[in-house]
Amino acid sequence: MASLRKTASEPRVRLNRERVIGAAIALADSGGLDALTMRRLGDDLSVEAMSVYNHVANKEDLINGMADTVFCEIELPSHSDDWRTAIRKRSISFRDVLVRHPWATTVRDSGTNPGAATLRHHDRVIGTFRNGGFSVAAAAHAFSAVDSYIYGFAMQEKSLPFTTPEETAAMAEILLAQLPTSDYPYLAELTADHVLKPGYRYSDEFLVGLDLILDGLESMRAGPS
Amino acid sequence: MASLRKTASEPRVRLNRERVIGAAIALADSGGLDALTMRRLGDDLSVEAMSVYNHVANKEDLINGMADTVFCEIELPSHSDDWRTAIRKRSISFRDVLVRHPWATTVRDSGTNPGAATLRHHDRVIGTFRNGGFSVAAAAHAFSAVDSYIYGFAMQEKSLPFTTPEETAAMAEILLAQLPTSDYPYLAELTADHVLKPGYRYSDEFLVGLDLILDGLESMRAGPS
DNA sequence: TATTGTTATGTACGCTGTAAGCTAAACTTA
DNA sequence: TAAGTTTAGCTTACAGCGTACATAACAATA
Repeated sequence: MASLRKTASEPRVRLNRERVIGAAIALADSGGLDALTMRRLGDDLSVEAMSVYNHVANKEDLINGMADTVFCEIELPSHSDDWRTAIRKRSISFRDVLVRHPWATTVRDSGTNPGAATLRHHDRVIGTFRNGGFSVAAAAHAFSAVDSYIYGFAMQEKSLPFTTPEETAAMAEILLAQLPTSDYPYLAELTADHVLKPGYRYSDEFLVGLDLILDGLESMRAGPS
Repeated sequence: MASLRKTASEPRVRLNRERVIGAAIALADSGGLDALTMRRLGDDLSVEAMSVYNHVANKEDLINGMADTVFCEIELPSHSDDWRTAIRKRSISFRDVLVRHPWATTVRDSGTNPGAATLRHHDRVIGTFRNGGFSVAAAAHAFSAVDSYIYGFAMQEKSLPFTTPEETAAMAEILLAQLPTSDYPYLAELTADHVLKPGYRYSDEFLVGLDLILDGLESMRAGPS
């Protein structure tokens, strides 16, 4: 089979882990994790699939690398903000990153073998709580509650088949028409009186829930652990 | 190739959608979604892989069916309890189900084509909030916040490589030994002073975060929408 | 220029989901 | 019971998957 390079004169641009992971992220961003196959990744890099294995142990290692790289995009909590502002900003940034890279919601590298970026990020978040006056136990509670919420919200958001208010309205109309309204009265009510209101966007729910949790954490911080 | 049945005398036990989905759930429970292949599923049902397609449109349809079946296991909010008790019970039941079927955390059928069980469940949850005095908008907020938290918590929990306090302690010791403590002081502190405390279980965090959210929802219900 | 180690290629294997056509079982009606 | 019709299960086949392994092409050093 002919080489993928057109002529011998243009020199082969060498691969490296960074380029491989970058291309893999781009591929997963545009077509989901299913679109990420070693052969397609090779194509995008103008290289045979097997060449990728010189820079990545296997597909799992590749995906872990992708996750760690994406974690770098999350804004670290600022030292100069108070804990609530800092955590709020980084939570919004976290969700933004998960919206940009929806595949990342289902990938958890932190559990088994977290990368350096993941560790650093976690350390800074916990540190923000501690410096904000949280006890060690309260910081653990806070960390768990906030991150669970963010992950879960991003997952729900990803699974929705619409994004813009127009799409949402169209989908809601269809749903409402199909739905046996008498069987699901509350679902019907919520769809008609809330979702179909002009300008409704599910993504707006994010801040409502986040602020609710932050309020609760402030009480926990002030009160007994 | 010989028939999978031993003799012609024992009549063929007929397949149906329910049996197919049941076997698929058992397979995914024990080995994760990766273990669920059509051939293995056929083996478990003493049938060729292709026979399954007489009861299921394709693998996606199968997985949606599995998700809807699993949703039935979640305890519906009781009509006799006050909203908070009812939602708290069903949230705990929801998480229990996700622990029993970890693969279900990453499967979202509700978004694109929810099954009947899923719809009924959602309707009852929203109805519980409405009857508890929540406005339509507040019920939407509450539903989103609670379910995001449950999904996210279950996902984090699933990705942890340990379950029992003993395993946790062992993992934490290893982590702490490997970790450059000076680079991650807060992570080290949390591990040493919290995770390594006897009897620590990450799963205990679930109720802390859940009650924090329910407290916040109670304020929202009482206050302005 | 010769040597040595690294990186890309090519081929191959055992998996996967599932389309197509066939056979045999089960139900329907006479 | 017999004949006709519908359905469920079997078999074969195919394209695409991750990746092991051997080889060829390159880059860096002596």
